Amino acid sequence: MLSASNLPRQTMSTSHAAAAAESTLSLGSVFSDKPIEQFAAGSPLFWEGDKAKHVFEVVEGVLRIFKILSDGRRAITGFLYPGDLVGVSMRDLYLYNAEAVTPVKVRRFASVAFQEAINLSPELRPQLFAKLCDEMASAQDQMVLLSRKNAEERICSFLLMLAKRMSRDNNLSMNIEIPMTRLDMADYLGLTIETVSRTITSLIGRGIITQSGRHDISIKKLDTILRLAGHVEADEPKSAPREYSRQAVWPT
Amino acid sequence: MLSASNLPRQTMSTSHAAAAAESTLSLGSVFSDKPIEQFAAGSPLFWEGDKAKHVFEVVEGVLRIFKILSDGRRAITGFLYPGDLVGVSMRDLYLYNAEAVTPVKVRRFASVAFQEAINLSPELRPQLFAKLCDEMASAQDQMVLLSRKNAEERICSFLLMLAKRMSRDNNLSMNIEIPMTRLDMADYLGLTIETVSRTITSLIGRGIITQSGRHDISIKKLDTILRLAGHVEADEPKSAPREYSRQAVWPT
DNA sequence: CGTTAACTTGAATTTTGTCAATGCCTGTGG
DNA sequence: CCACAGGCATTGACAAAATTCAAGTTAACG
Repeated sequence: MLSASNLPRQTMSTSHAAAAAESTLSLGSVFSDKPIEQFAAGSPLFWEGDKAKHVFEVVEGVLRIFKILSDGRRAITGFLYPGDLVGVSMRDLYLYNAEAVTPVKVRRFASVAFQEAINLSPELRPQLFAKLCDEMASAQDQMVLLSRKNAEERICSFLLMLAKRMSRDNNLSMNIEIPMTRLDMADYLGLTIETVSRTITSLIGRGIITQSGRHDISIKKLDTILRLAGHVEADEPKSAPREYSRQAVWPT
Repeated sequence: MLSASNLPRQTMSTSHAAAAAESTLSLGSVFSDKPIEQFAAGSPLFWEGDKAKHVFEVVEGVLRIFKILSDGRRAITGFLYPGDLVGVSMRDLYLYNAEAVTPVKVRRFASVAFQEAINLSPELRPQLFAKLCDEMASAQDQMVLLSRKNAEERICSFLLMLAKRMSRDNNLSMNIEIPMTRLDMADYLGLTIETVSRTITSLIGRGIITQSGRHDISIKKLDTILRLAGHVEADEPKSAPREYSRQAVWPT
């Protein structure tokens, strides 16, 4: 599993001492002595069902991980950026496909050796654990998106996600580079390319975003995007919430 | 995060020695000296945004974890069964709500102490790690369901999931007890109660399942359910799969 | 045994998907 | 460096699936 990613991506520390060093050991440094491998855009790193022999660290570019239903429908479950790990799990086989979206550079590490390195380092362990938890958190957000948001809300949420990844620190970038195609976006957002296209056109028409080339979008009305993304509530709902049951009783 | 669950649920070992014991130490045994607490159906264990002070182990009953959008829409991201853990994460606050679906018995453990216990035990660590990975795997399956399956496929997949949980070992039970309401199912499957109801009615009408009370369903045509659940492909697709691009080139 | 929440069913509406045609980038090769 | 082809994206008209709104019906619980 693991294809951890998301918010707090630590900067890749350049390899100082050998693996034994215990000081500023970061997850990325486990890979630092491995050679860089390149994958062309569109090429697979591995397929679902392959023996899970390796863990990869993304150094440059973007990956997609996805599953295919028996009739060919594809669901992309995540996009991976530099600093993310691919293929971490305790299973014998990979549970999903991994492909390069753009030209990609990765480092490769044998799964068993990786497990050992993690297990032996009381410094690395919590880092990996935290990554897993972050990944789980964003998987849940994605489930919320897929189960309850409409097309426009999905697109806005997606743009915000990309905007977050664009900039270091925590403030969003207003200029978004979209490395993937409309088909990738559709298969990630549970829509069709046509709906993705129409929705983006509509956002442009209302002056909420502008476009300069298919893969470059600028946010013009951030507040509107934020609202349309339908962020999960902090405290009190705007409209009266649905009622769920009145049986709620305190624990004994 | 963590609300690990799913397939390989280990049997709860009765507490033998104190926490230091290194023999058949299972994750559950960490909690075994804590008192049992009860929650009535519908009552909350905690809310999103609460200080994440505790980790819970489900001993009996079923929980739902969910998020609420600002306008009141609810998305249930998981149901938790005995043996599952709730509230494991590295965050300061809970990221979701947890409520009892049925009357529930749990044990409670302070988050910090739990982290320590895990960190100190080279036996527990991989167990927790494996749970997290399993949870991630089923989160991905749920994303596939929500992004690409139609109502009927979602219901059949859901029934199969329940059937798996019903029986020990790995063979499905043909008699399914559905502890949650149609509304819970709808909010978990990204549908409305009406669609859930109609779909179940349709399955009954075709003799694929039968019903004896709203919360008890029997599978009559397992093969049909399996097919309708649209299980992810093993090898070759039935119909010609969509083409994705022809650029695919092997890595350098 | 009655009340009321939970569920089912039907009809109308909305959203998104499908099919089809056209337009526009982008990257390749001249 | 430019032209051109093919892939990718947009747009439109129509269809299908699911949602919404509105009654009814059933069954769970006190």
